[in-house]
Amino acid sequence: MNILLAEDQAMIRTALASLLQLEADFQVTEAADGSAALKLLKQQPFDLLLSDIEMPGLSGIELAQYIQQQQLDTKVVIITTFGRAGYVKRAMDAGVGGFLLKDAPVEQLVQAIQQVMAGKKVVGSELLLNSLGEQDPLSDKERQALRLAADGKSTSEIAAALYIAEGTARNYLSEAISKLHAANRIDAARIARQKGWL
Amino acid sequence: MNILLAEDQAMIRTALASLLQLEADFQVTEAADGSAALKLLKQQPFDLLLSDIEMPGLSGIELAQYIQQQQLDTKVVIITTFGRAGYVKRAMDAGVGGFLLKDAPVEQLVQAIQQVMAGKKVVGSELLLNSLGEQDPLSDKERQALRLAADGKSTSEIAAALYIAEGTARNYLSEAISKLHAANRIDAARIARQKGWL
DNA sequence: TGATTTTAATGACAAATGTCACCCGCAACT
DNA sequence: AGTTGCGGGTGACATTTGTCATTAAAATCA
Repeated sequence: MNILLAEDQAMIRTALASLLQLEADFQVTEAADGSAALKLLKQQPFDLLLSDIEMPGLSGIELAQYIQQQQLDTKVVIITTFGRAGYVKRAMDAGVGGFLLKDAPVEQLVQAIQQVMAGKKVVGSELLLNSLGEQDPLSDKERQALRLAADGKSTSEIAAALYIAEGTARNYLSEAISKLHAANRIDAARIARQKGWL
Repeated sequence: MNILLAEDQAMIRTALASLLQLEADFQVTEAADGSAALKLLKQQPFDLLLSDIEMPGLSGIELAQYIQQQQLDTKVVIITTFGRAGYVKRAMDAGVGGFLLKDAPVEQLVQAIQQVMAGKKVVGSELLLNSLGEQDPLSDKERQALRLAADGKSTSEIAAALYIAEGTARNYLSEAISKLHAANRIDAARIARQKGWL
């Protein structure tokens, strides 16, 4: 089976690649970032894309979206460090077949790959619990404002960046704080980030 | 050679472990977090500890400090995702022999291990550039206050946590902000974190 | 079209935050 | 003893931030 492995950290990429080659009859091609993976996807067909989410250039989710749009016959499995609930939902919307934490043992990864190839959806159990329940309550503007605030920008800078009045910016932040049951903008940013909403 | 591998992400740990077993005549023992590694260190001697920095429980640097204090005959190599300058310095102070990014290829890791075993110090070149230059200007109290502030705690909560008056807590933050040329506490936390001083 | 949401703004007020001058206690040096 | 310097701490003040009620324009829809 023909696998494309996209992961930016070289040490992890090569380690995973050689392990997969051994464990089963996988043929693994490596890509060091999202753009490289995209180029390879355009050049030749793969049975499966195994990708990290956080990568310079294109993210794993964007790759999945490309595959979905082009209606390629390539399954997608995402592996990532953090089980942000928001990620899982966005990934599923992009037609991803599997979503695992790097916390999971390698055998589980191999199993997941086989199940996804068989047409099933596989999501790490730790994530399922997490992804159900709440969903992102933030509006787009609120999210943008919060993102800037988390970078240490002052209210006036945020207002300038978003082309809105200072009072309005404060309103957005206030809304976000209240929606997230946070104590202040920093707390709100922390919570949103932890849920994968930033 | 007898290696203890401490890394919390199971997928990466097993992948690295099996790869190292293959690549050279290494005997690898795995530890899933800092405490497990510590327990193993107490039970039996190892030639080398290969450890991540960020781990639940004890960090890789704390493990290195333990080894230094107990004067164990165990070399230490740290691998980590982020090349925060502050980490490198603290690691070196803890007697760490090697410091590599997970970005580095596996061959470099094997090389580094061999060189460290031969008594040399190895630091990834990307990190060297970074670690020179500025050094941490924060006092211990300032760092603690900033860490809490970055978690969204209010001044009064920080004061309570550190057993100091509210005004004093504000002073520490103010000092930190000024030392880091930041605009506010969030900005200061961001800068400090990026430099590895948090 | 008129009715109703959305989105952006304003003003006013309380609370939190940032700044700064200043005060101790204590060690070090003369 | 004097004084110098320093880390740790205060208190007062100006500014920023968070909340809320209210308004105005725009977009959406029956």
